[in-house]
Amino acid sequence: MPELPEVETIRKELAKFVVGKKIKQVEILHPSAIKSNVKTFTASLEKKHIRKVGRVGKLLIFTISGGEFLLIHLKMTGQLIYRHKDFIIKGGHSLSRPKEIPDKYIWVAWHFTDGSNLYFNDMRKFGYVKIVDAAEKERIMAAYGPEPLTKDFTLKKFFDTLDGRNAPIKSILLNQALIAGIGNIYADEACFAAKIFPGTRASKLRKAEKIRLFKAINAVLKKAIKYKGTTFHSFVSARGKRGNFWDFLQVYKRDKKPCLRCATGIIANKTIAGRNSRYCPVCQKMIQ
DNA sequence: AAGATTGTTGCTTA
DNA sequence: TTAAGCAACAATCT
Repeated sequence: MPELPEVETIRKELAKFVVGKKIKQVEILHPSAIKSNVKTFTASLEKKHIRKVGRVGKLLIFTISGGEFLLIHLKMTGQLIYRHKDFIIKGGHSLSRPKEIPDKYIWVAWHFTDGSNLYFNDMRKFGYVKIVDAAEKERIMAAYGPEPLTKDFTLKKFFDTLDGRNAPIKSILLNQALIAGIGNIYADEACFAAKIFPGTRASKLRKAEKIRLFKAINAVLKKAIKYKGTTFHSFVSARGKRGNFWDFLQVYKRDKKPCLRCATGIIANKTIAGRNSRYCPVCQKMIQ
């Protein structure tokens, strides 16, 4: 669920709070969330400083003094919560009371020398953390396509990516090796904004449609970052706050509701590229 | 109580 | 060789 705008929201907040801080202790509550040797993981981080919080696509990349990098992927339900030193974790769930975050699903905690803490919280343990060296970090980053909203993502590259591809455009938008950071929500939102049926084969798109889609990707992601991402159940920022982009969603989770653009179409939900895909059957015309 | 949920990987097929 | 599609996987909630 955290996609580019959500992960970027977390990255920006964390950069403010943890860059320059020294890690006193790493506490591992569930070793299966660590995709590195646990001893190496701890040794690479303890007594080290955090130099930078970066990101590629949905992957967070912390530069650690000592030359290594901490990678964190939140997958579906992962959260990365920063708390000042006086914050008390109440934990547990309650139906009547909003849940405290972080909660009983903390798998890794980083304790800084100033008493503040960073928690990796993940209900489903799909996410992971790991330590890599510079070469491995480069290898991982190189496997990602261009990053939207940067000068690396050009219209020309986008054209080249789509050129000759037979796959549904949605599957291309979701492919991290082709474009970094787009997931199910923003793939659907971008296709809607561009008036393109998400099942359209990429090679069938006309020039004007490709240009519209390119612009839509950038516009949707930019606006979603501005509103600190979309929360529909578990996403929270590094300070435990919900995202506010929900109010701007045009198709995602609007199944069976009237289209906000044409008011005629009823938002459909079909499996395209193996995922639930929402679209307006009236203004997102299928191209034969 | 079986199915839905998601991003990613790895396998199979064309 | 490469692209496309699909199953598998992590674990929990409904």
